[in-house]
Amino acid sequence: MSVTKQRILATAATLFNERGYELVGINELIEKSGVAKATFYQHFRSKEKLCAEWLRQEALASQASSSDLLKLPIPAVEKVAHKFDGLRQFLAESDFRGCCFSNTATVMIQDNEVHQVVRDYKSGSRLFWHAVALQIRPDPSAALLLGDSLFLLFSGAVTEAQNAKALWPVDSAKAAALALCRETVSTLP
Amino acid sequence: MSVTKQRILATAATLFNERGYELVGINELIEKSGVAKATFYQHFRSKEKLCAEWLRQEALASQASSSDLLKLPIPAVEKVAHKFDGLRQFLAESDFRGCCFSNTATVMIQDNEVHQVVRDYKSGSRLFWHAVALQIRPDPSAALLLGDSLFLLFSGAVTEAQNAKALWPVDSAKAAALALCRETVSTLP
Amino acid sequence: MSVTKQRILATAATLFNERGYELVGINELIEKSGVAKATFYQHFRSKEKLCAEWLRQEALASQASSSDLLKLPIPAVEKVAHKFDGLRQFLAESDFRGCCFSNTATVMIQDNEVHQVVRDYKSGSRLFWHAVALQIRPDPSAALLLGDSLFLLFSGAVTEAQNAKALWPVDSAKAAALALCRETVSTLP
Amino acid sequence: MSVTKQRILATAATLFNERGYELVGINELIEKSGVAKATFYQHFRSKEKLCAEWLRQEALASQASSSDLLKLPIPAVEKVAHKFDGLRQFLAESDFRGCCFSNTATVMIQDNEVHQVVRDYKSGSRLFWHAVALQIRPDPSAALLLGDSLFLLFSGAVTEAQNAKALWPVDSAKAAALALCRETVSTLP
DNA sequence: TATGAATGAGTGTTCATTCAT
DNA sequence: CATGAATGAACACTCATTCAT
Repeated sequence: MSVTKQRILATAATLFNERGYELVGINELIEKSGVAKATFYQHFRSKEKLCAEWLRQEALASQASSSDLLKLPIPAVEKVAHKFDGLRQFLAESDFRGCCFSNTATVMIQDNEVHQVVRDYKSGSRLFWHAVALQIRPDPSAALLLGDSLFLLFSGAVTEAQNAKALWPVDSAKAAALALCRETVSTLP
Repeated sequence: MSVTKQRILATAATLFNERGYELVGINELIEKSGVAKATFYQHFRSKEKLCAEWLRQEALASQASSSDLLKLPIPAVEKVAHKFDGLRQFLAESDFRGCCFSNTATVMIQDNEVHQVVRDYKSGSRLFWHAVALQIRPDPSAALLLGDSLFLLFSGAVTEAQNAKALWPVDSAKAAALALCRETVSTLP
Repeated sequence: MSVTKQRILATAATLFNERGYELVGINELIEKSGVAKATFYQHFRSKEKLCAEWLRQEALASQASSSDLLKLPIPAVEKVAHKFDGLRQFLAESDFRGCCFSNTATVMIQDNEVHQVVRDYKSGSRLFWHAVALQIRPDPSAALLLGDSLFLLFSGAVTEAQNAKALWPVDSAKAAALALCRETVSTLP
Repeated sequence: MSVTKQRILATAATLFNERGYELVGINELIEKSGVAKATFYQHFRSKEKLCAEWLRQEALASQASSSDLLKLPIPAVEKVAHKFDGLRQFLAESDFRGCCFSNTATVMIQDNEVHQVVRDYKSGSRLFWHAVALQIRPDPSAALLLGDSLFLLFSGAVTEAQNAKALWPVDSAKAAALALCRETVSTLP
């Protein structure tokens, strides 16, 4: 990937993360990237394609860190805690705008490429939680439910922390997550 | 509120719910409302004000139904189940676009009026879950945590059902919610 | 029709006739019309619609003059001559660019509204020549052929006068047209 | 001429004939030719120069076939008929867009090189019809007029067949042409 | 209260061409 | 002879808002 394309992509990542896809115009994007408009379109066929590429990059980074965490030689429950702690720290430090995947999908019409990227990312994310859950619950069906639960708690925490501009959603989600991990398999009555 | 204003508001509600705030233009809105552009601006000082008013209406409706549910003479756990069942049915029937409050806040710059409306709605929503939780856990601090957990699971279910265009998030969230309700108060070690 | 719309249409007529549809941009059009871009689009939904409306106006003017000529109490052959004389004078005076209908249809993709306008105009034009021919040849089938011949000679004259930037095509076409009019019905051997 | 240049020219011929000069962009042209943009500009100084070269090729091909026809040992009137029959067949078989020379001149500003190419082609074409006419009418001035008439009828047929998307213009033009050929020299009173 | 007309600033995208290598 | 990268200017069009009546 050419250095120019990388620069555009980096600018896009910054701006999109700061304000969201639809509140960032091509004009600002190229200006901040320091390239001509036509140069931009030589590297990205459309704003939408750029968006997809940006989200693919975000997905890669996220998945890499999840994958690393998964392999760590620590108790699985600590991995769960670590995820929420990471989120907490991220929220405290940056002017977080919520989940870029969910947010972007929301402002995209119909079934374009971006939706697929988002779905792929979310599938991968869910898989991660399933994998963690399997290290906690050997029983596959119990692990499936636990994984989904953690995934959804995490998602909810992200959304509502953003809405409330507060950290309690992360703390509560973490507590609930740990509770679900500790829980005896009483879900099967 | 004048009948004209109500008609505009109704049109806005339909369109915003169908496609989201930023994908609905003023032109389409006034055309579908059957009013002149200037008439629109006589009733709403800006698109943003209209948006706020729309969300306030949505909040009122949502809170009313939550309030009704809360007073129902049924076991509290059933109220929890009922909430998720309602969501499930809604998703199955309509072309749902996710939580209109979260979605709209996402595409709004900084701290405008809409963000406050969203925060108010979310606070109210959280309160509802706390109230339900109190009917399950007499202990206030346990109820607080349970309420948050249910709130976040619900939020996550909405978001991820929308992303996945599937119903499993609702089902898993419901299962997790019920599990948390049934759980012995082992969260306090 | 509002005065503004008329002004835009007049500007468009001038520019389109001077340089052709595709060599005139919206920006120049609105600037020369003295209106804002959005004002233009309030009156014409697209450049293409404006084009169609322009051609419809041209068609109306042309058909009116043809209709007048047809009713004139002079020998039909003189009407034929008059048509070619009028073309000659027009070419000599203005910086003619050929037939605006044919030219515009050429640069339009597929079957859009403009093509229909052009076809309608051309049908009307052909009808005029048929009517003239009927005043020369009472026999309907002979009149049909004569009318078509005159129509095609006129069309060819317009095209080739434009290409050659000369008047001989008009003169030759007129001579040929008159010859065909004078001809005994020897076409049926 | 290098093979690369020939390939570009061939691609251009195809695309220009299919959609017209102004609806074919350089980007598509070089992509379909399989050459780099800079390579294109090494062979053709501008899109306009390419256009001129394309039309020169078209002119050569057309003139060659006309020249062949002229030498054929058949009655001259049959040559006239043959020309119109050829046009008819071509129209019926291909998605004809009208005369590429006239069409292209129409979308070109002022007096550039292309206009000269078109004028040259049209002069040659007219000469052909004069030559045919001379084989029909020994009298030079009568032949001149007949040739022009046939030329203009042919031109009109091409234009109007394109506009009407029908074949009647060709049939009528042929009939008129043959009538003019058969006509006694009554045009000289 | 209601309106039709007008607007400046923006949207994303494509154009033919040139540069450095 | 060939190329990938870059460009300024233009493209058609839409935005939310305001003005005069």
